[in-house]
Amino acid sequence: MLAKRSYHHGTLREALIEAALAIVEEHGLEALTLRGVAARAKVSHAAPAYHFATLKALRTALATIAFERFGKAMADAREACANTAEAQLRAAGDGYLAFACANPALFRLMFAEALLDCNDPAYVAAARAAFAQLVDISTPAAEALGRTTEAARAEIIQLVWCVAHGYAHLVLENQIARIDGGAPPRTPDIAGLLFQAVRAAKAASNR
Amino acid sequence: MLAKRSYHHGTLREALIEAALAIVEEHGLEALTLRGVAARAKVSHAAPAYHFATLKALRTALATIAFERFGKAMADAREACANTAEAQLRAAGDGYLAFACANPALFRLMFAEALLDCNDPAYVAAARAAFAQLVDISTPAAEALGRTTEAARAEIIQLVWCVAHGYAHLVLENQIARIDGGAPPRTPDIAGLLFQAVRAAKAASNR
DNA sequence: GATATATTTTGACACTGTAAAGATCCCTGC
DNA sequence: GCAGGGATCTTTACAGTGTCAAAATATATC
Repeated sequence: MLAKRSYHHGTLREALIEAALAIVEEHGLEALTLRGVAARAKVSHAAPAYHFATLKALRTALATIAFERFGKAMADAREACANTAEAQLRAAGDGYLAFACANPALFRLMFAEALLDCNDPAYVAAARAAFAQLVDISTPAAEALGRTTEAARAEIIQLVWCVAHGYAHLVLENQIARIDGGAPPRTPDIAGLLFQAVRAAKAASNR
Repeated sequence: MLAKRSYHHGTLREALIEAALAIVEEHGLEALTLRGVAARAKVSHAAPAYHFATLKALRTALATIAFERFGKAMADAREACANTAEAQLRAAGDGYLAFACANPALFRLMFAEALLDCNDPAYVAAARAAFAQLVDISTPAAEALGRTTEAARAEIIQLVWCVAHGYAHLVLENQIARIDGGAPPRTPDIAGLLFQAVRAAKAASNR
C-alpha cells in the first residue's frame, strides 16, 4: 500500500486533485496551474497530462467535486432543520451562502462556464443533482403560496435560486461589503417575505 | 490629427482600450492579453506597459468603462418607463439583465474581484454610481411596502439586487438554460411579487 | 536649436500549456 | 519465471504569456 515508489505513483490522479484543491483553497483560482499541481504532487510537470489532458479538464474535475460537496452540504442543512416549507427554504438559502463563503474559489469555479468543460457528463450530473435539491425545497414553498401550475412553481424556484446565488456571488466578489461597508453575510430573507404574504392572506380570511 | 506616425501613436491609450473591448467582445474575457491588444493596435508588444502597467490595470480600465455604460443603460431604462415604484423596479431588473446579455464578458469582468484592482478610484466611483441607481429605484418600492427603517429598506434593496444579479449571472454562465432547457431570458418578477402583497393588503383593508 | 521629457521599441527572462518521444513499471499469458 | 505489451511517468521541446530594463525616437520646453 505504500505508494511512494520512484516511477509509478499509484494514485496520482487522487494526489493531483488533492494538490489542486489545496492550491485553490490557499491561493485562489488564478493560481491553479498544471505545473504547480505537478510540483506539489512531486511529479514531473507533464505527469498530469495522462490523467487530465488539459487544464480545463482538471478544473472540471474540481468543479464536479465541488458540486457534489455542495449538494451534500445542502442536504445536511435540510435535515438539520424543521420540516416546514418555510424553514427548509431558509435553511437552503443559508446553506447556499455558507458553502460559498467556506469555499469561495470552488464556488466561483462551479459556475465559470468559460473555465470548464460543461459537457462533461460527471459535471452535468453533479450540477443537476445539486439543483434537484433546490427544486425539492422550493416546490412545497410554491404550493404553500398557491402556485400550482408548473410555470408558477418554476418561477418560485428561480426566484429562490437567484436570491441565494446572487447574494453569494456578490458577497464573494466583495461587492456587498464594498457598498454596504461590511454587511453581515446573511441572505435576504426571501422565505420570510414570501410566507409573510401567506400569513397575511390567512389572517385576512379568518377575520 | 492624422495619428498614423511611426513612433508616437498619439492616442495609444484610447486605441488600446478600443482594441481590448473588441477582443473581449469577439473572443471573451480569457482571450484578453496585453500582447494581443498591442498587436491589434499595431504597436510593439511592450507598448501597452506605458499606459497600463499590468494586465490587471487594463482589465480594471475596461471594467470601469463597463460600469459607466451599465449605469447609463439603467438610467435610460428608467426614463423610458412609467414613474411608479413598481414599473421602475421592473425596468431596472430588465435593464440589468439586458446589459448582461448584451455584454456578457464585460458584465463578468465588472464583478470579477480577482481580475481587477478593486481599489482603483475610477473603478470604485463607477461601481458606486451604478449602485446608486439601484438604491434610487428600490427606495420608493421599499416605502410602498411599508419599510420605513433604514435596515428594512436596505433589505429590499439587497433583495432586488440579488434577484437581478443572480439571474443575470446564472443566465450568462448557462446554468438556467442547462437546467430549464432554454428558458426565456426574463428575470423572475420580484416586483410583481412584492407589490402583489401591497395590493392584497390594500384590498383587505378596503373591505 | 539644444536639452529634457514623454512615448515606443527591442531584447530578455521566467513562467505557462501542451505535444512528442522515450523510459520505467506492472501485469497478463504462457 | 519470464517475455512482451500496455499503462504510467519523465524528458525534451516549442510557442505563447506578463513583465522588466535599456535603447531609440518623437515631442515639448527653454
